[in-house]
Amino acid sequence: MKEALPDPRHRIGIRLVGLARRWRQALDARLSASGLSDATWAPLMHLHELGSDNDVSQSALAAAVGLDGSSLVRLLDILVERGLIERRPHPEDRRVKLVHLTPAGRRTVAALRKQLQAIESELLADIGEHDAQTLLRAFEHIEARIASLP
Amino acid sequence: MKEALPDPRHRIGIRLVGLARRWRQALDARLSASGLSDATWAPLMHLHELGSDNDVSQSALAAAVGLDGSSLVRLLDILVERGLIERRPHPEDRRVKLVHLTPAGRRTVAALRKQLQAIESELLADIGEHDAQTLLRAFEHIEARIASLP
DNA sequence: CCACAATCATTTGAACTCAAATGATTGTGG
DNA sequence: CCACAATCATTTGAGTTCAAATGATTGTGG
Repeated sequence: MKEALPDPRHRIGIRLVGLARRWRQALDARLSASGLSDATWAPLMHLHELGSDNDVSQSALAAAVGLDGSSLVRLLDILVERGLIERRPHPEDRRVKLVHLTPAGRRTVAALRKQLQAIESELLADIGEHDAQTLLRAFEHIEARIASLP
Repeated sequence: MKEALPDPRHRIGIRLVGLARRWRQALDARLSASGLSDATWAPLMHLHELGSDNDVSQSALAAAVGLDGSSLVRLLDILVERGLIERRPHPEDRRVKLVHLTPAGRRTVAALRKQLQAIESELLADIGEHDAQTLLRAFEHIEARIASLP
């Protein structure tokens, strides 16, 4: 029996992408009242997750979000315009600009985190803590593979 | 100790979206030689997964892909232009158009499936079959929650 | 030291996506 | 039967995204 069994792995890809789409739509629909789209608050949340004390270069932030550097530029423009972040020069390398959360930005992040956690708690109600850890570990393994290949 | 422990669930959302982005980029980069973008072959793959024998309405296909119906229209236009699918009238309901794979479309799907499985096997090399089933089950639970709320 | 490659941010153009509006068709309450 | 709501596909406009080209700055081999 060397027939190719329907390995469940071969459905992960197509499900992963579809689920992420619906996830973003569900969150975006509930947070539209904040005036920010999911695209614009994603960098804010990653900025917080990378350590709200340390400033980060735009390229590092783009890598964290999983976005092309050029895509991030316009999103940061919007956040700057709303007074949520600042672009600061790097003290030693004049090519890089450090993304810095303003006080208003920190307040916005805190409010968003609260709303996000409430919504995500609903969406993940069926997922036990043990399975959640399995998911996160699997995500890290896949990300490492993606990063290692190209 | 009623301090909020860092429940791993609160990182699933942000990781899921980022991983899906990188996943699409990785696949798209390797399949760009086919002349199709990830956006255009996604409906093809779902069309196959929904049963390559039965035709499907555009709205059903959009729901399967996780896409807005209006977004699917242009993608199908491209696939029609390349001779991979046809839009056929529904025999009983003149509102709906059934999406039908042409013979060339079936060949393209078969070739794409082969390439996709090779790439995905690499990306999922670290994921055991048991964990893969856990992932798929979790995905289904989350999708059901998303579908039940709005 | 200095031509040249590499990196960072940015701009531009094309592709993708959603939300809202439109037209055609079907289903339904009165 | 018939006005009216619901559904399906489509068009349009705004927002998001990538890939490629550009400019400024830094790192490096000769």
